Amino acid sequence: MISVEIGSDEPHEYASGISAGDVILNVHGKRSGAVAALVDGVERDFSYELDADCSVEPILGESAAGLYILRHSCAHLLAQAVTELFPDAKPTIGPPIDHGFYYDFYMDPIGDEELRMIEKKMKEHIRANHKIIREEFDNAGLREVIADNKFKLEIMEEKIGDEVGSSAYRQGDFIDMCRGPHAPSTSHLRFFKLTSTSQAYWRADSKREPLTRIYGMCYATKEGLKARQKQIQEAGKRDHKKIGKEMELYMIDELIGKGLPVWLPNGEVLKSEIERYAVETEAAYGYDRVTTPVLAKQQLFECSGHLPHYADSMYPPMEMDDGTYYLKAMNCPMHHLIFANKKRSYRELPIRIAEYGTVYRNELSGTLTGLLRVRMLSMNDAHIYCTLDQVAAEFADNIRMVQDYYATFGFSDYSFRLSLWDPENPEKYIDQPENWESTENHLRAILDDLGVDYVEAVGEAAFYGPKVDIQFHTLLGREESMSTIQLDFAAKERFELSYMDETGAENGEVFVIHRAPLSTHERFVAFLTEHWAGNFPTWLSPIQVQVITISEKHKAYAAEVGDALKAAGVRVKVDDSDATIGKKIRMHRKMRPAYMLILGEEETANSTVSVRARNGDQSNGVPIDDFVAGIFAEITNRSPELSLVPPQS
RNA sequence: GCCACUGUGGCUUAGGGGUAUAGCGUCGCCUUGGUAAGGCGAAGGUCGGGGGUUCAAUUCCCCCCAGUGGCUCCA
Repeated sequence: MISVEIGSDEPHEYASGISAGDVILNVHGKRSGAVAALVDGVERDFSYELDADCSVEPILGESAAGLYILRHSCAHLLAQAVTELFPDAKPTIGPPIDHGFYYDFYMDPIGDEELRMIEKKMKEHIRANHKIIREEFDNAGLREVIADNKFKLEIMEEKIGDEVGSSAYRQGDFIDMCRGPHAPSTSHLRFFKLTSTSQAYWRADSKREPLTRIYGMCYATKEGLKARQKQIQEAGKRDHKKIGKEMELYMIDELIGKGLPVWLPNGEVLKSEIERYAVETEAAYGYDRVTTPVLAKQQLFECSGHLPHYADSMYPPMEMDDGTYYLKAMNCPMHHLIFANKKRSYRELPIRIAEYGTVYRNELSGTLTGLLRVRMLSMNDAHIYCTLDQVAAEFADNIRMVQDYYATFGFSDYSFRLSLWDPENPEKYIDQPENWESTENHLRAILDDLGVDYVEAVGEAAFYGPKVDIQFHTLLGREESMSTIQLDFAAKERFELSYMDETGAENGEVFVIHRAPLSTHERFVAFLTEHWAGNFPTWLSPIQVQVITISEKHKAYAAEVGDALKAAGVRVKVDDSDATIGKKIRMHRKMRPAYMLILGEEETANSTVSVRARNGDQSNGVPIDDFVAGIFAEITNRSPELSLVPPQS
């Protein structure tokens, strides 16, 4: 007999050899929703045999661990269906991911029709309710099981001698090498849907075999699956591409080229308001503004190191009568030259050079999307030249700046990432291992001192140094870098940067910080649009006030109100057409003005306005002077909320 | 760049081998209207581009271009 602790109850006595699943069924009953067991803190299948005293907990399908297992099992189910329908297909890897799973197959690409066929086949296997059975193999035995799949063999060879490589799971006629654990049977996988296919490469290496990746989502309950589908649908409504078109923020014309957005008047308002805010902030932090050309000679980018390390991301060269030119993909080399333009004293440091420059990057055409990934980037860029001792204070200022910016824009869901080089891939970076190590440690210490939560990411550094990135999630859950603060230990040598130090000696220890706290205008506006669903704070709204007349009789008063607002610097439009008021409201909602002012008999007679806030809340009989003063304050304070109309309910 | 899907007036869209729907918007007339659809009428499309098959192509095939979702990459 063994003693099994389960939950807070008294330990239960069982015959040795009982399965973990039987214990859970015994205690929690059939409908517990458990998909696996936690035995002494280790995830196990239901079939796992208990042969000593231990503790057992159920892993519920709806828990994070349970969903992970269900999604993993669902990936196996997918592979079962695919190999049955396409006998030549070779499964490679199939992990669970957020909301679902994918599986990569070595097979011909498939389309929607095949996807539906596979889904149907999976449902058949769910109805058949195959047991998912764990089998143990030694390495030779396992090699036999996967003999006709070189991908699986490759994975296994890496794990020889490793115990985790020696199990496989069988369901019906299908068997797949896997560590597990898995759900006990296929009927647990009812709430799934195949969503899309894509091409991936074996080992994420484009020189190796192309694979067909099939994505699916999977949940423990119907409600979970439905909620996710609804979430995707809701996300679609906030999509900056959709809202950007509706609000006429930007356009992309194929005659100009993809990835090259044109800022329309309404988008330009957003862009210039953001820029004005940044100019104010940076002035307070001691930045000097400059403007540099959009192209420069090849030699400059060779000097900076961009050409060997960054050539793929730059537009191809232009041959001129006096040499070869490149469009700039970054501003830093030119800023370095500004620093080096005259002798610098330690008294001047830190020197902070800022520019709203436009840089051009040759992103792969297939990656371009809306404003999120473009080839023309309007950068809120700056470079700080300082001593090593000053680096910490400059980083701290920039992190604070980012936090202040985000608070004003209403962002709260972001995270810090310390991006490190990858010693296994040194050719991507400047080859100075000892500098990498010391600067990375320096940044780590700075972040720790600031008490900022962060994750570390190997292989995400710039080629010239480690960086702190601030990460966001897009509507569909993809992580993107927003802001970046980078430490550069290489520029000083490449550009012979130096200053006169306190001793009167020429000192070459100049550290450069590259920073873009507001990302690029393109990406920032995309996030801003999705975050607010186009309902921007008043100070950002392209149209802050829409004036609407009730009839032609109020035209003159409407013009007067419009003029008063314009005089206060408010972006206002007047609609005195002869459409009905309901129709005008409906039409103008599309442009999402912060406020609509309705003007009729009453207002004209009393010099008041009826204020309709964007959310429909209403305040009537407001004296025009009060409204102008109120909105002026709301705009100049960059208030994140519309505050001029008290909530109705 | 690679894979899949998509591409019909300014926008949203129906249709599908015999040159094409509807709504919104636009314009005109009527209406002078108090908070998400007042009425009538009109204009507007070589169905993304090019080639092919066919008596006939917007529809089928091929090649481009662009968009969407992924891969890769990245602000």
